[in-house]
Amino acid sequence: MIKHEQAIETLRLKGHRLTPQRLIVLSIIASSDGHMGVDEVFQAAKKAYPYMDIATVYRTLHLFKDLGVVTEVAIGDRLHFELTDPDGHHHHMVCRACNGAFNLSPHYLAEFRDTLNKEFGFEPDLEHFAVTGVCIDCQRAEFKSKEKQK
Amino acid sequence: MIKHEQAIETLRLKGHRLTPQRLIVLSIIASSDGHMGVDEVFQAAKKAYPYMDIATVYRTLHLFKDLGVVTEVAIGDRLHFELTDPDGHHHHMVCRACNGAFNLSPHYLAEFRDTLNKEFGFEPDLEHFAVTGVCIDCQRAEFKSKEKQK
DNA sequence: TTAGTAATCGCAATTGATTGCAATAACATG
DNA sequence: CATGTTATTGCAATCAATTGCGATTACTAA
Repeated sequence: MIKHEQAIETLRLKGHRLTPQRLIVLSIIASSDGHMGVDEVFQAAKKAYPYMDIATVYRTLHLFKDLGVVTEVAIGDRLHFELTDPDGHHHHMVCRACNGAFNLSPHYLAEFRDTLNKEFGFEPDLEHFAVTGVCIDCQRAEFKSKEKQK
Repeated sequence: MIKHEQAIETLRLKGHRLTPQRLIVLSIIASSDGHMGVDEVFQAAKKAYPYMDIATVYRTLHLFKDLGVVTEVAIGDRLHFELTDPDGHHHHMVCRACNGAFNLSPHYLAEFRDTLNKEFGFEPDLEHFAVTGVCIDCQRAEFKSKEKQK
């Protein structure tokens, strides 16, 4: 609830209008504890407000993202959003096989950022980093199914 | 030229057909030394073969990618392709401000991969890794323009 | 060389995401 | 509370990318 109020205050302070559409999208995202696909948000929002348009959902999510209220995560080739983690950002490992998402502490990337900074003067965007791959469970499953073929 | 022949041989060995469309796309990618946007490839291909369809270009590039002949690089929100680097893969740093792409040796990511492997058993897809950010020149330009505002 | 067949192509439709624009509504101001 | 300004919305069009499908064509095997 606290986060919810904070987000609304952030909107007001930056001079953005408090429209019903924005409040609805915010409460939907806030009431989910994981990340939500854009269409999930859209479907839920339409229930609360039938005129809701998908373009508004995208625009609202992008606004929230710019304000730091939500975090964008690319899962596969789809965009997902979640409330920004107040205890510092976390990153994601997303499994290509089962589509599961696992949190990754920022500390695992700190070294990488330092190196790019020092070696190349390059400042990477690692705030909302997601790396795809295959998780340990799916690796095992894959291994087993390959064994069976032989 | 050698790479060109190798790629054709790879196609044949895996049972794929040698169509004029594929040969054209291959020679276009091979004749460029950087990465090319899909539309760049398409425009060039249409000159050589006016019936060329954009869907065929995408399908061909994806086939080449699966065969390891080309490497896909996401530059901003667009897909780019380049001949796979025979001396081992390299990665990319792409500047959000000037859209410039800089090569990144795989060794900078090796440690990161090892850590994910050991800590989580997660096998990340880092073959064609691209990190966006801001390059040193654009950081300086940005800094100057902010100074001017005050 | 000629047929048979399965891969591939071109086209059109579709998908996820974005954008232009006229209508609307949130907010500031009097 | 009424009014004007301007951000925001809804709708439709658009864009990059993908996909379904019937027509075509590269290759195989006689």
